Amino acid sequence: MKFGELSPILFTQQIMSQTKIFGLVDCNNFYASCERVFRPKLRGKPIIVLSNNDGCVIARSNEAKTIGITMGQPYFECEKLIRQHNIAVFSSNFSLYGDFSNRVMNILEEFTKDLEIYSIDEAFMDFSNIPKSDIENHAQNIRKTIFKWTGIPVSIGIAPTKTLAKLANKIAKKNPIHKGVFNITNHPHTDQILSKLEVGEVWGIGWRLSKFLKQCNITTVLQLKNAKEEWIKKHMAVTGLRTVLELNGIPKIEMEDRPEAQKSIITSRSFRNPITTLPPLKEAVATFTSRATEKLREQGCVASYIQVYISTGYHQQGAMYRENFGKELPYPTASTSEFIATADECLKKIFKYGYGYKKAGVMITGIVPKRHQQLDLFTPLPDYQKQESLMTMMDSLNWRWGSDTIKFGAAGVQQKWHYRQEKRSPNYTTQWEDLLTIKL
DNA sequence: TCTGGGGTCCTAGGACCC
DNA sequence: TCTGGGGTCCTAGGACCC
Repeated sequence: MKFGELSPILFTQQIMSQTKIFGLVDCNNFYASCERVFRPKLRGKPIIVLSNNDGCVIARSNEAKTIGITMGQPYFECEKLIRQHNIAVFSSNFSLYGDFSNRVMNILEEFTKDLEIYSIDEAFMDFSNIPKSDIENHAQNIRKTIFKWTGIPVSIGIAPTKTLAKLANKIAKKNPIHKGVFNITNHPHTDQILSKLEVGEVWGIGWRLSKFLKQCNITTVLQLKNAKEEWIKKHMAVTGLRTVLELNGIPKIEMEDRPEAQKSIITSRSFRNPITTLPPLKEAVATFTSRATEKLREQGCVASYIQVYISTGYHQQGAMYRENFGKELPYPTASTSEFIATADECLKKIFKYGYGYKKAGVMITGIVPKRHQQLDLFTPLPDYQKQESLMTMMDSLNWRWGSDTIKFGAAGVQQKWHYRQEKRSPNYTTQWEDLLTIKL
């Protein structure tokens, strides 16, 4: 036996001990399900949730999907269907969804510490230490617990790689026969299953790659799985290769710890009506900057770069204009006023008269934990301390009495550009005044 | 004066995700 | 009339250096 080679038995043992099993827990129609928890009358009824501005559909209950409402469909386009089928419509209420998300994730943490929260409604779990014969029961137990304690239905996909676990989850959701759990590990008909799924269903294959692959006669997941490594490397680069290996059961994407800090913070909005002058746009940018710096402080971080962008609408008549401009701050900070001043300079660089702006936003980068903050030798320290205590006070007042209790004058008072949310549900779980009253 | 290749770092933009 | 918002990662290409 050559050095570095393993005997068949040793090799098998090594594989056995290394075999990973991932579980992907995904909430079903999450936003719609949250809205339904406090409205038992809506059980079995079609529900949709709208984006900010009540612009388009971002979540649908199964019933709404059956009726034919599509993801991302503009609201005005489906108003007729909504009336015909008496669909319940909600503006998005992210504090409600965020709170439900926390509750679900906390329950999952009771089952394992090896948890990766992937998005507001999804988490990967490491099932490697669960005896193989028990895995499906274990998953069913998780499902039942979450539903009992929160009222949110979830589906669980189980597989030796994350990419396959995502697919297994889709299968679990699609067919009620699986009762919300599908295990693709050592499944006797894996290839047959993969041959029935479209290539675009795969995690990491978006519309662009999907279109390209179809042109190359790769239309099913199975065909992608069996594609030649050289070809994939050439046309889909390293990320594509990783995906294909994962489809073959070789784990290339590991569980990740929660990142210490985000790398960027974005706050942006579309406007209900186009903005044509500078003052309201300045207000909007100042408001976005306030929110972004608030998030920055929540994470205990400071940052040194801000970028502002403005854009006309995609769907409107007339000339298009999109531009962004960024600027480095003299030193990393989390001070709202300093960021607002810098954002204002950036906005002035790119603003042009003669356009109707439909969207604006700010992005903060160069984020580091506050303890790593390097102060400039020439920055007067007292100023800095004053800023910091002002920010702390502002955050605590806004937290105690509701956001925007105190804000910067630059953010404006009337905020005519502010977005529409006509059908928002109460904050049942995060605002005292919205608590549900029970009549006996 | 012109000519050269190779390396790193940074940024903008594309593609993807939910 | 009315078409979301918030992220990450990768790559190509330019600037710069030796």
